Amino acid sequence: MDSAVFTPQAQYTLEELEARFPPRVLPEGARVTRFGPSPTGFMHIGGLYTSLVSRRLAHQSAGQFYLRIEDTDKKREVEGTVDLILASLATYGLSPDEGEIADGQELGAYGPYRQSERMAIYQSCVRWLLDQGHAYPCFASADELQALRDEQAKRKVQPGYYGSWAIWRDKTEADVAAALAASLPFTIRLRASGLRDERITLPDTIRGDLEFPANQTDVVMLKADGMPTYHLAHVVDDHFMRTTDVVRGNEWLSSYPMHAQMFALFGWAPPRFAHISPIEKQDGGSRRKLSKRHDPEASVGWYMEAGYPRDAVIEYLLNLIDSRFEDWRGENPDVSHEQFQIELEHMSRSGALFDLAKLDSVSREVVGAMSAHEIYDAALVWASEHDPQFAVRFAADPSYSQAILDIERHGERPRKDIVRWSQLPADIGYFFDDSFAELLGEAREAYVALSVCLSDELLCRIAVEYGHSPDMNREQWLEWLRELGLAYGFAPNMKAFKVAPGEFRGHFGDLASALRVILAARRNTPDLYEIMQVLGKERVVGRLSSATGW
RNA sequence: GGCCCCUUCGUCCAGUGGUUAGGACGCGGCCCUUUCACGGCUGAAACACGGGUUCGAAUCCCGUAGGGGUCACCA
Repeated sequence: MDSAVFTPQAQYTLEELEARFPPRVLPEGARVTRFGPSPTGFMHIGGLYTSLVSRRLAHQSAGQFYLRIEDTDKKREVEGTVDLILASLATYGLSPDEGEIADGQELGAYGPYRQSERMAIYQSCVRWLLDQGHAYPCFASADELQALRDEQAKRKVQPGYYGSWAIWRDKTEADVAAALAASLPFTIRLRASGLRDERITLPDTIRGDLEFPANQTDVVMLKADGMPTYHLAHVVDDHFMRTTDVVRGNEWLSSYPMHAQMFALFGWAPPRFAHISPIEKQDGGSRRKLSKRHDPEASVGWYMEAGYPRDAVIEYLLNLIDSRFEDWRGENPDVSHEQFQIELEHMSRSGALFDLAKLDSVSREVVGAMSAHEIYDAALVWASEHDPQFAVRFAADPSYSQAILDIERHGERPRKDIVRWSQLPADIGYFFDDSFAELLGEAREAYVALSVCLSDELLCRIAVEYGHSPDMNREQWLEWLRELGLAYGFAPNMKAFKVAPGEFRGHFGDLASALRVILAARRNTPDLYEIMQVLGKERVVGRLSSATGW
């Protein structure tokens, strides 16, 4: 029977495809890797993780990293996902070199890069398999297949479409012709070449040699709608797109023998495979994959909303990918993480548990190494997207905002209190007059609750004297405030206070606390001197004056 | 259930026959200090279990247990 009946969209011979997609011309050792997401409306953090590994592998070997949209399941497709994926990759600096780079725009000579646009290629390959006798049509209905599985369960044998259970594997041409004449829908299945009890050894870049039973399942390659399954598409695409290293989740480990068999049947050299363990999450006594349904942090969007700096997420992931990264970072504090070379051999075979505290810690370090200017830019991008009101305040006076961010940031030991941009509106809100006004009630409450308050007279003197010389340096400022405090019964330091607590109203810390509450509406702030410098004379004097009478 | 993968402090990892089993995050304590941080010092904390092999095992072998994955016309 003419195989064209089953592959109406086939139009090439294998030789033609080989000629159209020739081996890439790349330096020795260059790796070609890819990310192949399904557009189901979601970008999983695991996708970012896999992309990071793949892209690094390609780039550190002068190779190529491409994006292939695996949209062969039209039922599950969600519109707009490709944009989401592209945006997510771009946000974290993982944009592909090749493939779809913007809606409808492609880069590269190995496309199309959407599987749904590659029907002619898949069907051509399947037609070849059909002609070689490595594939056959199967007209079994869903009900028949279910009945098969029920029977297998009853007899307690291995479920699946294989061996004598593969009812269409050895049908006569007459049976096939009859089914065709009756217009029954069909799929095209692989004629599995694995022998009973045959075992094969397959290499994995992370895990070494792995032993499996040879594949005996006559897996579906072409669905009834003519679309390829993942299995066929993977083999065909990774061959003709000339992928050298497939990096994918370890859920594919069990179908690896099937894929290896398909490469062999086509006569193609398989790429190297690296099966990585997914990021997991503690769930009661056990662990499980981060799930899209239950775990908000499974979504890349969550990190974008929280405003984790791009490099924080990447460095955290790098920690999971290659255990030497942390040491490397310690030895090279000022070098971009791009310089770090990952090695798959160092990847953990077991799944890593997602650790938010660790991410936060990495993020603190990353932000700690950023300049006020860099933070300003990144935080403003975040704010424009996620907190427009704050963005307006923040952008109103860029040099003021940057001065705020620069507090305790210059010098050898910068503050490390910023973890994500989303904390900024609350953390530095008091610097902005409109949001400070909203905090006034809280400030007064906190002030009254203080163990020691300041007399209006003292408050006035502080305001007046500071108004006269706001440009004191830190030492002068400290000395001035200490003396002034002493005149009003505040011990100049803790030591003096502890020696004779009865002789003082409070200590210098109490005085500073009161000023903090008045100026910042909170007790925990960065260095008070710097805050006053940044706020400026007007604000300081104004806020102090309006606190008289509290 | 069959098959496959995995198993060192709470977490992420070092460790590839001989180590007081190391680091980081987190947690506790102390110090520094105008609060909060930062920083420094310090403490508690692990080789899943059972058999072997060996003078010697976290490291090699075999079991057991536990966890995960997979057995779709989803990827």
